[in-house]
Amino acid sequence: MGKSPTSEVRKYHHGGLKQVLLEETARILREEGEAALSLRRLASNLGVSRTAPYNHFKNKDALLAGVAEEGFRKFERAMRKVRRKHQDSPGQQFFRALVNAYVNFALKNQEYYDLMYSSKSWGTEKPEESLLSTARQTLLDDIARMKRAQDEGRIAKHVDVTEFCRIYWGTLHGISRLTLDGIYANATIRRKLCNSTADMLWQQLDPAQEK
Amino acid sequence: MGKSPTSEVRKYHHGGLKQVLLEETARILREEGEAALSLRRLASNLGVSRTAPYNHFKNKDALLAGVAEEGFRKFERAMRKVRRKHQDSPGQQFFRALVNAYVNFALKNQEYYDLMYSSKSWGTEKPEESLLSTARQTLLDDIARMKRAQDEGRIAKHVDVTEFCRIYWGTLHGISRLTLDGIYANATIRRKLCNSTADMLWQQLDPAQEK
DNA sequence: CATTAATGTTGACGTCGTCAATATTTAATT
DNA sequence: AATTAAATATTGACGACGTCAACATTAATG
Repeated sequence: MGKSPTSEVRKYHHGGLKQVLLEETARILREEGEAALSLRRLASNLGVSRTAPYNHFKNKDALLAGVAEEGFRKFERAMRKVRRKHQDSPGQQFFRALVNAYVNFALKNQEYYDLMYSSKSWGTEKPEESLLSTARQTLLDDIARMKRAQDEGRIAKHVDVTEFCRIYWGTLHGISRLTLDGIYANATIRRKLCNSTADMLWQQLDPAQEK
Repeated sequence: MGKSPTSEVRKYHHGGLKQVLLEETARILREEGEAALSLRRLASNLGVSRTAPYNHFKNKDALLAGVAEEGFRKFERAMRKVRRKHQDSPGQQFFRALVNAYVNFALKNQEYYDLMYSSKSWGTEKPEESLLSTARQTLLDDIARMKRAQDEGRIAKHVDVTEFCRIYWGTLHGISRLTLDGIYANATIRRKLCNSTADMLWQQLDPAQEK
């Protein structure tokens, strides 16, 4: 994959511009905010001319969609990691870890999280293979995993897992967004909130509570 | 309030430009989308010169913040109405009405709801009297109302209402946002989702379930 | 009626996204 | 190795945008 020159002097062709564009875009968004992001400044920061990005992204929206896709990949990776780490923990603890991981991801990757759900990014593309279907797939995967857990008896039989996952996702997304928007700003309050949210959700699933 | 001329011919002074700016802005956002909104087109649509809006709003962000404020007013009005209408309904039914009203407001007033929580709007202003404090006040009012209900025995004693309201708000906001972003698009699914969400939340409060 | 504040207008500037035409470099094919 | 095609980068140009400064007109106030 390393097709870059001896990494001495940059000539006409950059070598790996696409990836660097994605990274620098995320950096600008994180450190300087959305208003500071222009294709011209972006290109200039990378020592490349203003229309160079158009060879890799159709337009600005497509670039942002690219960043959002990276966000989804990072998100999946982070959640997979925490699921694996707590796969043998008891349900309540597992759920607390999950909720905390979700909100923490949003917080620590705000520049990605914002884009992942900015419907702006997914208007232009064709309905398939768009971010919208990526997002929906994330939900479907959650549902499938939870169905498996239910079959294995780790979740109460009577639960409608599809419905539950919709509520679950909505709740985590809402708390994350309100936090990102500065409404749930206090860190200790947030931790407590995550835990009691997790407990409420787990209470819906706990097979021990089966009526 | 009507200080407009005989409503025949518009002369140099418009008469009520500020309000019309807010309304036309909302209309453009609703019918043509965010990308179609520019101060120049806005002014042109109203038959006024491009810098006229600057007499009423410091800049574009301030205009959007103004629209967002109107959104909060509309929201409070809508929720007050549904609370009044169902004030004597049993808890579960009351909560279902509340949740449905919330999500429906977001859906039917997307152009306002988007702005109400776009942290973009509330960056520049001074921390006080900003949209941020408006949003926080909405939560505080909810908490106060719920504390009253708890004192009156309509809500289980052991509930931490502050914590509950944070979860409650987060959940409704999240479901609303995922719906607005096109992920929860189906109408019947959405209604069912609202009801089961309401039931889950009410289950946390129901004094009949007091252990 | 004279003065001042409120409101609206035109001109100008720098920035932006993006297209077209062109140049250079790499890859593919002969 | 030479030729051709594809990928990638550059400059020039255009129209739209947000906003400031200077000026004009109307409404409010004394």
